[in-house]
Amino acid sequence: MNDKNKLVAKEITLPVFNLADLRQSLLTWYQQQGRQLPWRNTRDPYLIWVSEIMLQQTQVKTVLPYYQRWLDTFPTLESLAKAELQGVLKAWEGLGYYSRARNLHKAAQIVLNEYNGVFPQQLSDVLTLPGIGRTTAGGILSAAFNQSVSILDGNVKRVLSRLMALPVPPKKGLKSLWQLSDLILDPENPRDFNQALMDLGAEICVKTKPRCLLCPWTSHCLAYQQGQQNQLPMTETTKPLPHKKIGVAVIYNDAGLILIDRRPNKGLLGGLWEFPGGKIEPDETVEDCIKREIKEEIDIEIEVGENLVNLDHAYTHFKVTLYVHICRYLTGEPKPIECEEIRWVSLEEIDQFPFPKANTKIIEMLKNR
DNA sequence: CAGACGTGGAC
DNA sequence: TGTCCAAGTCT
Repeated sequence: MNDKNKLVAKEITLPVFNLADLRQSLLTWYQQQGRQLPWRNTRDPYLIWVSEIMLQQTQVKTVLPYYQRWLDTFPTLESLAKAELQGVLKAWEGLGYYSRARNLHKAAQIVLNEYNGVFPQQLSDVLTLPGIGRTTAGGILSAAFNQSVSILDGNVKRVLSRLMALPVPPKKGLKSLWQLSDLILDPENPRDFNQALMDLGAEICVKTKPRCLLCPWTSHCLAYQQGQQNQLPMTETTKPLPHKKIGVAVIYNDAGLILIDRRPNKGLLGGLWEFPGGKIEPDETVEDCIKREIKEEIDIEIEVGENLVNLDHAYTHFKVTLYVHICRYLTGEPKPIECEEIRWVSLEEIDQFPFPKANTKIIEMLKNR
């Protein structure tokens, strides 16, 4: 094969570091400046596991109240494994990335049934559990059992990108970053070292205005030595987000109950409840859209009434505007054609059901009406 | 293997 | 209002 015309990925050579000093300076800093976090007061793999899953793509500050409530509701792996999925989703409501809750629930059942309720200590076993990838596995095994397994989360990517002055965006340099994380991990203190690395990223080596004067690694950091700490890591390329217009129906029947439906367990907001609706087609009015969608999804006839509110909401990969209308049920037997389940509920009991954030805003408006 | 997958904080 | 991105994983 003639690779003359191919773009060959540039091999990135790791710099040479004084590992003993690198490790010691970070561990000393961590002893003095490390964060006090609830999941650091335990070595119970379940308690650490829950924290690792909640912390995926989610800031510590956001996680803290959810973590406490979760452990009140599901204090043990067994209590989680035996819970209903709807209750699990309710405890996760508002945290986002709901596959994390579904996978955590499923994985707890696997540990209970296939590992006799004892969290596995083999990396290869841990990696088979749904929702646990390389970073989460390393986080759990190092924190719970002090195993020497490296991690590469958002903090570590940023710290190491600067440490080695990575000349490409982190997504393009994953191989090098993992190699470096492996290289510098202190085999004598993997638990503290991994935690320290994340704290350094969260408190010192932050995205904007890194606090280099407080950093224990200035003498090792290539970005700092080159004055590039504000330019690194290189930013990822982004695409413009599509914007969808959605017609949403709050359908009342003559008894004053509201129709809600449960989304399929896979995909966006899987397993959560919602007010039915759908995408407004080009040249279609909101009213026509809502009537059409409700007929297609639930097979009932409704009268589309007043506009309750229009809501803008941003997801990771698209934006939506929800055009919410109060509707009146007319005829037909509701059928769950494009959803899992349909219920007529009162405003008093609606809080028992897990809803996505965009829908809880609607619920608050209905209560205040 | 890029794209799917939530929400909120920071600027 | 917009952009970036946070203790990533799955397909």
